[in-house]
Amino acid sequence: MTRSGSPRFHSLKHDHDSCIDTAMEKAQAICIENNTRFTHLRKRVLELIWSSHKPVLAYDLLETLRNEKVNAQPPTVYRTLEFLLKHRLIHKIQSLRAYVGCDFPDQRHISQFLICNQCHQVVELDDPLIEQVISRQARKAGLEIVHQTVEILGLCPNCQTSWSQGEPADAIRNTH
Amino acid sequence: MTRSGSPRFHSLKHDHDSCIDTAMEKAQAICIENNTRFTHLRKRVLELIWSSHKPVLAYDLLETLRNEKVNAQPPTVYRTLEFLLKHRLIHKIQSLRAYVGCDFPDQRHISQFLICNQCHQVVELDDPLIEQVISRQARKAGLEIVHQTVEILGLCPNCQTSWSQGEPADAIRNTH
DNA sequence: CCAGTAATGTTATAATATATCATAACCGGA
DNA sequence: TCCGGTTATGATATATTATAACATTACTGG
Repeated sequence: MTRSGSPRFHSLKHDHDSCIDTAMEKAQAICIENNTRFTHLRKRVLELIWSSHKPVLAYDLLETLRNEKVNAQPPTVYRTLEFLLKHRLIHKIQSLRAYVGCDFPDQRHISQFLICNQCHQVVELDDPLIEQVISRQARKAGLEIVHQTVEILGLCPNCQTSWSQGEPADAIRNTH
Repeated sequence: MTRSGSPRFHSLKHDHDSCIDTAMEKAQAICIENNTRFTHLRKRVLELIWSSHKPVLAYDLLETLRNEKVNAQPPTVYRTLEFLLKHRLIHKIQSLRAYVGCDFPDQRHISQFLICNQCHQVVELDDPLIEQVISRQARKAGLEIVHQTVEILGLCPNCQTSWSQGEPADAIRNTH
């Protein structure tokens, strides 16, 4: 999944070990560049988010951490998420209150998210056309833009073709 | 603010009594059309949301109701909000966890929201260009769209020109 | 090694939202 | 009008999401 390529929903059983590795290497590099520490905790949380390859809830991260390491508390997770957001290594999906790995943390970009209602897989777009149209219309109303939240909910190709495919929705629910 | 017109941020001290009246009349009509009841509670909550003319938090509504009427509880508010959402009389701003009145409840539409970071005024767009561009790009990835969340955060014209103008942000904060 | 900063630990609590069962209000037909 | 079904609200409890505040530890540069 590259910036210029066509973003796609993953096929089922997509093996994303290489995605994770790539993400970790980029994260490492970004932390060095930003002169900040990629600690064990930060690395582990980012790995967990990438391992899921789906949006992850803060308290699910907390539970996982607790299974590995006693005494993680909510602030442990939220501070780490805050760090990862600040350095653009992850994004927050507002409509799900969940977090996903950023596909291109090394490039400044404005994201849009495609979210499958059923299997909850998320695809990150960096579509200049969407961004430009939104910017233009917002400026018409006089808005000086700070951030765009664009989250498109629907049914992904895998889930359109089957009822059993696309693992069940589990904990995550959404408001539409 | 009409569908075909140019949506605008309101000037300060905009007197929106007529907006509220119009909204209430439309709501009444829609409830009759949908064969459902526009009860005192539902009417009052919708009025409160419109009175603010800014996004309103659920627990602020609860507090207001309690000042008027003992014994309102969270479910009282959330059930009422659910009703108003279902009948498209209000929208939820995901990035603020807050609710705003819908400007054109009598027309099926796909909304985009312009949100001022400082005064928290919200403008609802129904921009076919934004909707179409998003739909096209999402379909390219194979997504069968169910809902679009488009929330553009920035600084509105009033707040760009002054520090004191645009009432302070109060309770509402956002994540960017 | 020391002092300053950054990161994490720890406790408490705030803010947002839902599940469940009980009661009341409304509505249509006998 | 009363009855029974449905819709709406009351009431209690609890789940979920997020932050404040202060203590301790770990790292970093001199």
